[in-house]
Order: sequence, then C-alpha cells, then structure tokens
Amino acid sequence: MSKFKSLPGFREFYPEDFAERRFLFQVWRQVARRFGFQEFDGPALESLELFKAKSGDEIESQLFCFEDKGGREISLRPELTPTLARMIATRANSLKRPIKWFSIGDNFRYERMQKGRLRCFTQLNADILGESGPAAELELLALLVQLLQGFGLGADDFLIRLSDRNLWMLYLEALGFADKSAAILEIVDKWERISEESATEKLVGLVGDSGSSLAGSIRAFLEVRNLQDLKTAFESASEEAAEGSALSERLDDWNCLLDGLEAMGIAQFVEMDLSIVRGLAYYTGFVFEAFDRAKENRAIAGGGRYNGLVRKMGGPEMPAVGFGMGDVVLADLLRERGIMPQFVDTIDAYLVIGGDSERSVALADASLLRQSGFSVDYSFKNQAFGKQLKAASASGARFALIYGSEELENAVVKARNLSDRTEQDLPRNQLPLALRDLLA
RNA sequence: GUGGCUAUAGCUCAGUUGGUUAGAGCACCGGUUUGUGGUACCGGGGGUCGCGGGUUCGAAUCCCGUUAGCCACCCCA
Repeated sequence: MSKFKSLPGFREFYPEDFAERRFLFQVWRQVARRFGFQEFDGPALESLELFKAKSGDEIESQLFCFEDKGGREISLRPELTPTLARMIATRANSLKRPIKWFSIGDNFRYERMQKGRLRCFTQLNADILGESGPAAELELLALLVQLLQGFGLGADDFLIRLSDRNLWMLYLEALGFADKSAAILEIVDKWERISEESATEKLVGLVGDSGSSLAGSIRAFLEVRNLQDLKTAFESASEEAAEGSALSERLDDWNCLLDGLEAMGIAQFVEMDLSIVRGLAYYTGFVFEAFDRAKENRAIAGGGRYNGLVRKMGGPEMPAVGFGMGDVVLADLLRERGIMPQFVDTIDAYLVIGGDSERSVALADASLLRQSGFSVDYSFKNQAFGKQLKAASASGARFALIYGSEELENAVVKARNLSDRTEQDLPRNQLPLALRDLLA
C-alpha cells in the first residue's frame, strides 16, 4: 500500500477508468460540435473576488481558496460561468453573435462528499450569449437532449423539466406579493423537500395570515403542466393580470419555445414544471433541469437564463443562457443502466522476437511501423514464443508478427491473426504496405 | 457544519467465546515451455488487520479517540 493517499474527493483514473472518461468527453465534444458550438477554456485558478461577485460572500465557505505567495486572495474555480462572463465581457463588442461556446473542465468545491458529489469533478458547460429570445433556449434544450441520447439514454431514462422565473414573478405580482418574491421563491425551491405544512408555516412567518391562502395558490401553480393550466392559475389569481400584456408577451415566448421543441421532434423529452426555480437567484427567465426518471430528484444537468451577469462583470448588456452537466452523476447513471461501454485498448501488431539475433531487426521494424502510423508493441526481454504470443493476445493486438530465424532468412515476417489463428508471410521490404492491407 | 454505518492483500471477502507465524479466490510475476496464445499444474511477491491509545499473560477480534470512505441532512453555482 502506498504511504500517501489522494486528497478526499479527488479521484485517480487508472487506465480502465480513464477510458470511460475519454468516452464521456468524446460524446460531449462531438455533439457540441454538431450544434456549432466552439470550445474554449479559462484558468482553473481565479481571484476569489470573481466568484464572490457572482454568488455572494457566503460562497467562500465552499471554495478551495487561499492566499498565494504574492498575497492575492485566490480560489480554484467552483464553476466556469463567471470566467465565461468575464471573457465575453472583455471582447463583447468584437464577438460575432450569437456566441455559442462550450467547455469541458475540472471544477472544485470544498464540500462534504456523497453520492454523485465530489470535491473535484468535470463539467460540460454550454452557453449561448447575445440572443434574448427563446431560440437560444430551444437550441440548448435540443443540445441537451442529443447529448443524453448520444450516451444511449432515451425518453424512458430522462426528463427535462422546464420552468420560468418570469412566470413566477408575474404570478406573485398578480397575487400581490411582488415585494417578497425572492424570499417566496426560496421557499418554493424547497417545496418538494420539506412538507407542505412546514412550507406553509414559513410563508405565514413571511407574509402573515395570508400565508395559508398563498400556499394554496403556490400549490396550484406547482401543478401546472401546460399553458391551459397556467391560464387557469392566473385567472384565479387575478383577472386583471390574466389579461395583462406582460403575461401575454411571456406566453408568446412559451408558445415559440414549445412549438420549436415540437418542430425539432424533442417535445416528449421536455415537460413544463414550475417547481424548478433553481437555488441562487441570478437566473432571470427560463430555467431547466434534466432528471433521471428512475431516481426522482437526481439532476443530470441544469441551467437557465442569466441575462445580468455579463454586465455585472463589467461588460455591456448581454443576454445569456446556458447549462452544465457533471461527469459524476452521468457516469453513475450510465453504469447503473449498464450502458457504459467497456473499452479495450488495442494495438495493431505485437512483435514476437526469436532471440538476440533477431531483436535488432525487429526493433528496426518496430520503429518503421510506428513512424508509418501503426501501433506496435513487443516484449522487452527474450521469452519463449508461447509466452510472447500470450502477451500479444493480452495486448489486444490484431496480429502477432513473428521474427524467427527461419523467417528472417527468407526476408519475411510471419503475421499471425490472433483471432482466427491464420498465418501468412509478409515481405520485410514492404512491411508497412503489407500490414496495411492485412488490417484493412 | 450535523447524524448513521463501515474500515483485513491491487479487487471481492473469510478469520470461531480474545489464543501459535493472518487466509482464500481473482489479478500480478516466475516455472512446466528456446517455434505457436486464452485451459491446466507448480511456485512466488504483495499486509505494521486505517491510525493512535487502553484493557489483557496474549488483540484483526473488546473499549476509547482519531482519520478516511459510504449514506442521509445542509447546500447544490
């Protein structure tokens, strides 16, 4: 056993683990590219202030932060969005819009670990900036669906819940609680986790006696699953608001988005569900989360619109919407479903070397073949043929190239197909070409 | 930050009411095998039984502490 251990919440990736990781990244990258997103990255280490600016001072307790040797207060990044917002803010005026960017990177959060949550995890982030209309949300939802489909997940496996903080603001305004909306939404966010009684208690504590009727109105809103339900909820809240232009404009956005989902053939993956409000209050419009259907409440990915952030980072007004998807929950899910592929590293050829007198010839060919683009391996020491063939087989090689004295006398090497055990001689002076034909 | 459970080889786990030198399977290395691989047989390396303290003639085993892991709460950007 090693004298040292890795830090809590930080993983080591042995080759078999890394193969899974590579698979996740490949799908992420391929699908994002299919949608025309461009890959970027920022520094893993940033000033502490950057993260406090977005999330408030309380965030510090969950950061890997410290003072560097120059006396700077710095932190490993807990998320990518502040960095993205700063990068966009810096070049906002020269970036062609819409800006469609994605990134795959490690994030760090100083938290107690549990299932699906570590201290260092990798997240895919995809963001669209410069588009204020629901076309941006549509594109991101379509990307999210195809990403999950790219891993072999289907409509039975996941569901995207789509919500809207704007609708909540309009609704609370219609109910006469516009001034307490932030505090009320915090309670709504916890609604599913705490009992309705204790939620009602909190509401009564917040707004007084009208709290219990407010609780009833909120429950009705939480049960909304389509635009018809929504209309009914608003009508019973306030006739005036139900007829107002603010609501009808927002309903236009909803119609546009829902029609788009229909047109893209992904409507069955998305459900209107206003119980998603997402904790921190910097989201400004549509918000959404993708859930594992088998285990309710486990979010695979989440995001929403955050129109104010680029300006907060010193840039111009810049509409923005994005989502993140972590590798930990996703990999757990794929393993549970039995759809995490098992990868075997293979090579093209394994050289079986007769002895010292054949070794230098074999080494010359290994070098040539590798330069020609083949993956080639061989034993470091002289061993019996049987041993070397065993190693060849274990290496995953498709062919064993046998360098024996008889072969070399005839200026050939014997290629043994390791799966069907057939053999044929290849001329040494044309080895790369001959091997290419064999592998084709 | 709070609580519950757990900790023996790289992995999965045995280990009796406390009793010699802590075991097995898998994996790894070597041999049977200097011209033909997945099986078989033989052998080998690898452990301060998480760590520290206590009880005892004697602790992997009992007690206390601590650390780490898992799970839940909190939080979830």
